Amino acid sequence: MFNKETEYALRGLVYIDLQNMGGRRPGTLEIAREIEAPPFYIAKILQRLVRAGFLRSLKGKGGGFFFDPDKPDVPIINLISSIEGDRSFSGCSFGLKQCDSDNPCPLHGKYAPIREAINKLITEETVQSLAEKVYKNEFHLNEFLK
Amino acid sequence: MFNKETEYALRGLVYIDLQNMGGRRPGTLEIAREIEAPPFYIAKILQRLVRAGFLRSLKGKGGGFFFDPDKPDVPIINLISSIEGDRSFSGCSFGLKQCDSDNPCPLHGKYAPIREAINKLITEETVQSLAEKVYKNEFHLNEFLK
DNA sequence: TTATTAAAAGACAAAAAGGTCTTTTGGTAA
DNA sequence: TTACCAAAAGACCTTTTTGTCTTTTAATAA
Repeated sequence: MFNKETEYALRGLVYIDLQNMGGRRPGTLEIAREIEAPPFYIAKILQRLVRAGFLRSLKGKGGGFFFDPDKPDVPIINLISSIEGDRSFSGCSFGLKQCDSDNPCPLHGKYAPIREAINKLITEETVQSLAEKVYKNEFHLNEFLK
Repeated sequence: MFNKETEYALRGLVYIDLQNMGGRRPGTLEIAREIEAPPFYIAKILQRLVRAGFLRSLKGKGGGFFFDPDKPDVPIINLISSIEGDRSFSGCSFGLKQCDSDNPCPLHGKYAPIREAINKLITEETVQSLAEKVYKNEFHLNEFLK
C-alpha cells in the first residue's frame, strides 16, 4: 500500500502525538525502538518532516519531537503526498496517461470506486485521529505497544 | 497501485490475447509500440512470463507470443503474485507484522474492506476478461488503440 | 561558560526497481 | 541446407528506495 518511508513516518508521527498527550517529547532512538524502524532512517525521515512543517523539534537535553497544539490536525494524505508525491492514488491501475469514465481502461470501472475509497480514507484520517484510537486502547502500533 | 513491471505485463498480455483473437501472434517490437512500453524491457518481462507458464512463444519467422487456447484463463492475481510476490495486497497498511481484527492497527477498520475489494477485483478479472472488454470496444489500452 | 545532550545536515552505501544491449538458440521459409 | 527471423539468455547499466554514519549546530543544565 504505502512505501517504507511512509509507513515509518505514519507510525512515528502517531507515536509522537501519543507521547505528546502525556506531556513527553520522544527522541529518535525511543521512536525507532517503539515503532520498530531503523534509528538513523527514522531520524532522517523526521528531519524532513520537520523541515516540511508537519511537526516541530527541540535540540539538547529534554529535546525531541512534538506537534504544535495550535496547528490544525494533519490529514495523512498531506503526509503521503509530501513523501511519495501526488501520483500515488490518482493514477490509472493500468498505467495509462489518459483513463477516465469517458475513455476507461478495462479495469477502470471496478478500480475507480476503490481508489475513491482510499482517497476518502486518507483525507479523513489525521495523525491525531489515529493517535486518539491508539490512546483509547482500541488499536495498536506494534506487537508490544497496545 | 501496481509497479511498472506489472503494468507492462498486464497491458502486454491483454494486447497479446486481443491479437490472438484475430489469429495473430504479435512480437516484442509490435507489443512495445502498441502498449507504449520499453521494447527490451517488455521482451524480458514476457520472457519471464513464458518461463513461468502464463503464455507461450514461438521463435523464427511468423513467431511471437500467444495463449494456449486449451489452458484456463489467467486471473490477474496470479500474474501480480508472480511479479510482485504475495506481499502486495495482504499486508497491513501501517506495516505491522501482526494486524487483524483481534489486534488492529489504527487504519485496519477502514482499510480492510478496501483491501478485500482489491483482492476480489484481481481474483475475478482475468487477462482474457479484460481483453474481451477491449475487443467489445468499450475500453482502451492506450491513447490510440481503442 | 562549560559539559552534555539531541536534532540537523549531508555524505556515503547497499539493495531493489527499471531499463538496455549483445550473443545465442531455435524456428520458418525459400 | 541455407538465409533469415524472432525469442531466450544473460550481462550490464541507471535510478530510486532504503538505510548508515560522521560531523555540525543548537538547546539545556550544572
